[in-house]
Amino acid sequence: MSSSGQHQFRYTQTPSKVLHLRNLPWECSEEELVELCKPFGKIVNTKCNVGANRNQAFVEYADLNQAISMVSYFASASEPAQVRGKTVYIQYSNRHEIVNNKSPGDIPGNVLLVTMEGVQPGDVTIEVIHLVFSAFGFVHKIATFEKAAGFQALIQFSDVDTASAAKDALDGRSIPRYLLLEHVSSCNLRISYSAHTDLNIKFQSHRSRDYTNPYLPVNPTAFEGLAQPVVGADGIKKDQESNVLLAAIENMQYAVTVDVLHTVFSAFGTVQKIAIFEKNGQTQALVQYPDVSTASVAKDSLEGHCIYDGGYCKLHLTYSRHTDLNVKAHSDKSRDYTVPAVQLSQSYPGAPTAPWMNPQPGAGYPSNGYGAGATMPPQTHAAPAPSWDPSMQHGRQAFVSVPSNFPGQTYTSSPMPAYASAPISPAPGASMPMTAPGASRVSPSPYYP
DNA sequence: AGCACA
Repeated sequence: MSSSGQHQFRYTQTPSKVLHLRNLPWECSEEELVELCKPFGKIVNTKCNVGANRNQAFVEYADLNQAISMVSYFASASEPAQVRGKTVYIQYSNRHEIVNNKSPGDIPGNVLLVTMEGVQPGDVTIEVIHLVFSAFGFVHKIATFEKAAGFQALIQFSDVDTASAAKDALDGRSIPRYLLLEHVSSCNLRISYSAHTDLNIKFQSHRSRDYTNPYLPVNPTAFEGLAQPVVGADGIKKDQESNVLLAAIENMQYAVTVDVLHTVFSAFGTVQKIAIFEKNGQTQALVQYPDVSTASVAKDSLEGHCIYDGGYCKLHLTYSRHTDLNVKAHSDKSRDYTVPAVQLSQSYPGAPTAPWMNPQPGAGYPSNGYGAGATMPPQTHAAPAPSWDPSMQHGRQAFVSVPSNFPGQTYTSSPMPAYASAPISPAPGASMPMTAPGASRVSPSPYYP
């Protein structure tokens, strides 16, 4: 008497929004299923390839009456329900809703959701991510972000097949050690499919890239403060050396002009270029030497010292990620001492390129069209990114050679010769920069006891 | 041809 099995096969089942379909053709697709069922109502969910033979399916309607109408129709129809000419048997399911076994992440798509386990956001650069996933095909776009799950990235491929290949190969595996920073022991990848098909990347930045659109604007603040520290063999952060120094000037009670800086920094070698700009309300300057070693000596000698006595205009020096400044040859905020003074006027219109188009030595990505922004070596300190930061109007003016400024505008506002001595009267007791440049070049240290 | 997360 315990024929609960027979009970289940009675044809008078309680109606359900969920219909059970059997005798479906092999590998019946969801589309075929929907094609059959949608005339009777709105389908809110399906489950295909059910059962040992994978020839059964469930369809859930939004409304019970819709399910009833389908069952009723085929109960009295002259032709049975068919898919590919095969008769399909339909009845109410004994469940009232379809619970999706398949999580959204299991539905294949061309965009992957990658979770990087065991790392801090920023431990893995977007360049490394790009490198790893490019092994499987052209990576269109990448967006990285932080979620409760950890550091995640969305990787957009051309098609599902490419994305699937990457997922199959990389899911559960770790990014090769040699691509990780020293202090990162491992980075396991957990990969699922994203529901996205086309990422909306607004800017090229440290956290998002659109490799299909090199002309996408660079996020003004994208690279601020999130640059990666370079870690030495001892695991301690170390600056990426450069021939260009970034000087942050604290407690700037007195004007610091290009000429003042030229005097100070010339003590250690030839100063090629100087650019002064404002960053976050602080005056900063980039000072370019011909080589790293000169910059290094200057950095070590000047770090923490003040241009004027009394703690005024204290210098804090770091290496810039720039290697060759693109500055106006002569303005009140910048100077290019490598340009002969007599040719200044000619040099202006001919300086067309934006600074971020400067080739960067050691750039990781060839010909990606992003220039320095995408390829700059990491740096410990937030370095100025003049042309990217709209708040840095001074910096922008100094760095970018804007044709509309010519000719002559800068000259009228800054009539003094390029090599004039510093035009300021130092504070009482000021010790520093008014000495003749030649003198300080010989022996720099006395000024910085 | 007969109910899916075991």
